[in-house]
Amino acid sequence: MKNDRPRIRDVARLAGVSTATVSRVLSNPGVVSQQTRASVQNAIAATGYRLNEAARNLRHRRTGGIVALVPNLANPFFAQILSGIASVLGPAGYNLLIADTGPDGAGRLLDYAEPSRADGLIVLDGALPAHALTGRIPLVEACEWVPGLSAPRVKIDNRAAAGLAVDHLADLGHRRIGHVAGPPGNVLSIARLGGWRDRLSARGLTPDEAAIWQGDFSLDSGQAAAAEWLAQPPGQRPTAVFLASDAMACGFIAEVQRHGFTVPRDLSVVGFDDIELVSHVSPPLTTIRQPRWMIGRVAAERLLRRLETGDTLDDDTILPVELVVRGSTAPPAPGV
Amino acid sequence: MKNDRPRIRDVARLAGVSTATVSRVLSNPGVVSQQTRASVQNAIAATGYRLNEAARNLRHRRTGGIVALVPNLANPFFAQILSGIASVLGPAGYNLLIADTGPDGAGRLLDYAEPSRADGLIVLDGALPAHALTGRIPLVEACEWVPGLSAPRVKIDNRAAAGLAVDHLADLGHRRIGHVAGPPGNVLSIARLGGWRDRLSARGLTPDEAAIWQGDFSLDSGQAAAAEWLAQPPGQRPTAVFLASDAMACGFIAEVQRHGFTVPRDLSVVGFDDIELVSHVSPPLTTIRQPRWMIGRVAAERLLRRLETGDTLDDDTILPVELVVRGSTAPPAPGV
DNA sequence: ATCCTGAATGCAACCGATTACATCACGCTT
DNA sequence: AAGCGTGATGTAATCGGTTGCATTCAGGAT
Repeated sequence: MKNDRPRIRDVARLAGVSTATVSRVLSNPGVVSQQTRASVQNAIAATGYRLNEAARNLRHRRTGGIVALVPNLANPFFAQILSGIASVLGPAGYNLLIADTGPDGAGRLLDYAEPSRADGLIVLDGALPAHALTGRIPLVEACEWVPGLSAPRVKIDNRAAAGLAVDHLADLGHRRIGHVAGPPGNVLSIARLGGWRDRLSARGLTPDEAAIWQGDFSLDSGQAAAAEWLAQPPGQRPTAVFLASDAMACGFIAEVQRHGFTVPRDLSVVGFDDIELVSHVSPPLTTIRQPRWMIGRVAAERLLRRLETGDTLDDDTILPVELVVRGSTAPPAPGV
Repeated sequence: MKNDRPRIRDVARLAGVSTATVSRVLSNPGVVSQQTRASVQNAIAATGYRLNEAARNLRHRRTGGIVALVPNLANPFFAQILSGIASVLGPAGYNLLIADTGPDGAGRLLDYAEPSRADGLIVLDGALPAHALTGRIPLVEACEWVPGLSAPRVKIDNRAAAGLAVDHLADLGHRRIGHVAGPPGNVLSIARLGGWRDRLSARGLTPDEAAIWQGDFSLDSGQAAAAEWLAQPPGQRPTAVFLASDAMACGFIAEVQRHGFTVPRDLSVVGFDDIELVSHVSPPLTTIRQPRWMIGRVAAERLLRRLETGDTLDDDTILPVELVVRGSTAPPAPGV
């Protein structure tokens, strides 16, 4: 039952050749004569032989696997990135291994950065310790990045993207524009907050520190931020809010709607990411679209290139974002 | 540079023992004497030796990997299931490999069901051909299932779950209750549609075939269904709709809202899945909660048990669902 | 003193392929 | 006829551990 899988030996015996020849037919058919090749192929078909990848990989000192380190697999944001990664890796003959860095933390992480586990690493989590990743297997970073880690990065210009959101709101006539930030310390939070500050200043609208609320990218934190917005005196409330994630934007909108406010009449809202649902909620969310699928693809391609050419460049690839204007933004109500 | 990784030989030499002893220290420390063990461990630390999993796996005739076959990785529905799977597999010493069955179809699929690729398979796609999966590596099915494939299944009672939704609406006083189904042929669609029919009949409300709309679980198809609902004469429109997915429910609600209808005043809506966002949209969606994370966990545990004990039982594990009543359902407007 | 037992360790085959190098047959040159 | 290049194939080492079996040695029983 277990031993019934034919091995290369069995094929060789049946075809009357050596295992070396069978191996050649498999991986370098050109060097084998027509006749021999045909009889080997017959033997393969007759035995139902299938190559044992593990053995080949051992000999080749590779694993055929690429690990993606995801901060939180349950977060749908990563689903599309992983999909993009998978779309490149599969056809290239690599397996995609997925590791959730969340619960077990950096402990197991070292195991995944082992050459015997995977040939390369795609890091989607900027909160990992740089020292755990340096000097190990080839890696690229996507979306987020670990400060101080030297690696190619595939990402968007978060600062400029935030600027797009601010510009849009300011162009509509808003002068008090708030911001709900991502988790403190997160590289994305910092960049987006920076973009918000920069762009406001550049347009002569002083960034009001009291109009910054701390979030963590989650729905609940958006809702909590809305509660703080509601608690402010009407005359001082921002007439528009830019949030560092769509999830927070949804939470925010639902909460203010629950309190009788209408978006965008009473408040304009811009999100970030353009996750699938937000074009179908009410009102459809104005947001910054991140090319998530493409980020995954490009990151995977970059890693494969590094594996093949062994290049050691730490280049950044910046992918374009897009402001998607939908129904959650409008000019401020007159007289507010 | 490449060959500088110490091998078990190097450790053995340094510790003055044979490779067999080092191997024993690694995998069966009990049989090695205190002294020897200590000196081997010192040697391991001194050399920075790390075990090569590929070699061990080759010898053990296992791969240490479990493949999850996902119909569409980009669909966030699966993210939480995968997270549950990962939470079991990681601590158990298995790698989680992910394969998207979408684009490349069943072609590559055979490769993943190879013993040299993975030790087991978790199938999340009910649309795969049974013949491609029978007689191959151990597998379990989760959520969906392939008719005719013999394997343990971890799922919910979709029929009864749909009944819960119908009961809730009927209890509120609705008598015309519509249904937006999933993709035709899908096992989940069929079961949920069946549950809708059964329960309506059981309560003496004749299921109206004209109140069934074809969807495909996607937001857009929910929106399309809403358009058909809107096209019906007001007096004949169902006053409540049960949709086979939350995504469709969101699309449906947004579309009717766009046409000036208010949920739940003019129409009650029940979704299916309880994906994260729907508790934060407006109105918060009444839906059937599927324990997605737990489905992933249980499926992974079931597979591991099968791998360890070699059992060959094709048992079904039915996980409980829950009706979550939120703001999208209410009694029908009087006089309608 | 001899035999036996069991614990600790070493030897070497093995997992299943790949591949550098050797070998061999054949045809062509000189 | 000897020499030689070329293409096809075989031999055997190798990737890096694991493990059945043999060996050694110490201590206890007879």
